[in-house]
Amino acid sequence: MNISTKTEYAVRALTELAINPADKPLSINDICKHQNLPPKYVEQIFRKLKHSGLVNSIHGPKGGYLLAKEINDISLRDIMEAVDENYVTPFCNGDPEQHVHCIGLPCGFKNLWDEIKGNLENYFDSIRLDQIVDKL
Amino acid sequence: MNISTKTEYAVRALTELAINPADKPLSINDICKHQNLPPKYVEQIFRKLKHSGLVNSIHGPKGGYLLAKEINDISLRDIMEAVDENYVTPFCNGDPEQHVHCIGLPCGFKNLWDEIKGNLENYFDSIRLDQIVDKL
DNA sequence: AGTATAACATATTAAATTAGTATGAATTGG
DNA sequence: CCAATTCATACTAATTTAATATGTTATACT
Repeated sequence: MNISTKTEYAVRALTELAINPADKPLSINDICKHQNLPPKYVEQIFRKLKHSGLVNSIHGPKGGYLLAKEINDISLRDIMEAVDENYVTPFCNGDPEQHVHCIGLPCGFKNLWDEIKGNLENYFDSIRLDQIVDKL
Repeated sequence: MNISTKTEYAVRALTELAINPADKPLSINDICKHQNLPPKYVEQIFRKLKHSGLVNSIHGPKGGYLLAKEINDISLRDIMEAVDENYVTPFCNGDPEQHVHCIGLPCGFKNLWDEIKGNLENYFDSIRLDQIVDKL
């Protein structure tokens, strides 16, 4: 039950974008120098963020990344989902092929894990990038 | 951000104890047959549960485990803490030795991760074994 | 046009964590 | 005494996560 370093890095990096003027893109290298992060790894993370529509990119020299949404419209959940695929997976999904322990399908714990999953999602959804920036 | 299978197994197993008459201990083998779990692994888990004071044990034949507390006094948090040591660890704990990315100490994200950690702990603390049993 | 910068993409390696097994000792009811 | 069971530790295997390596594509600037 830990937040991945991918998510940590994404949060740090997106915070940089959030603080930056909206018209001028920030490069991975600048972000990583500032936040002391491994650039090639952060590159991968940004590709995911882009595929999830959280950032836009600009190619070539003077290029880089920009937020694709308002900073109060990007949640920690969005980030985790973008970056950590299956970031919360309940054990029993009703398919006994995948969940060996429920002999009969679906097992009695399905509701519990589903409810937890839902609550965690809602919680992480309630944490927005603007709040994160404010707390710095 | 996933619940470990250790926690899943512990929940399944403790549920068995919760349902069982309080005077008659349940053995690992019986629990594991019933819940389709790997006994030797569950043994380890139970030792941790015992060290955390969630269950009592009785040696020898006809021995096994019993809940050491009321079923409304055992929370999912208790179980996770017992079984998954460091089940929620914030990145920055104020020590830059451990958290490489905060050059100055402690980094600006400490508050964020601490708050999240606290909220998750409270949430998992709010889920009690009796509720879990009721949902079966 | 050529070059440097930076995103894009994928494959690989390395490290860490997690899951599970193996082996055996200690305890106790029958 | 014997079998059942907890207790303890060491080891192995599998999976996941973190990070690196190598190279391609796009584009601003000279």
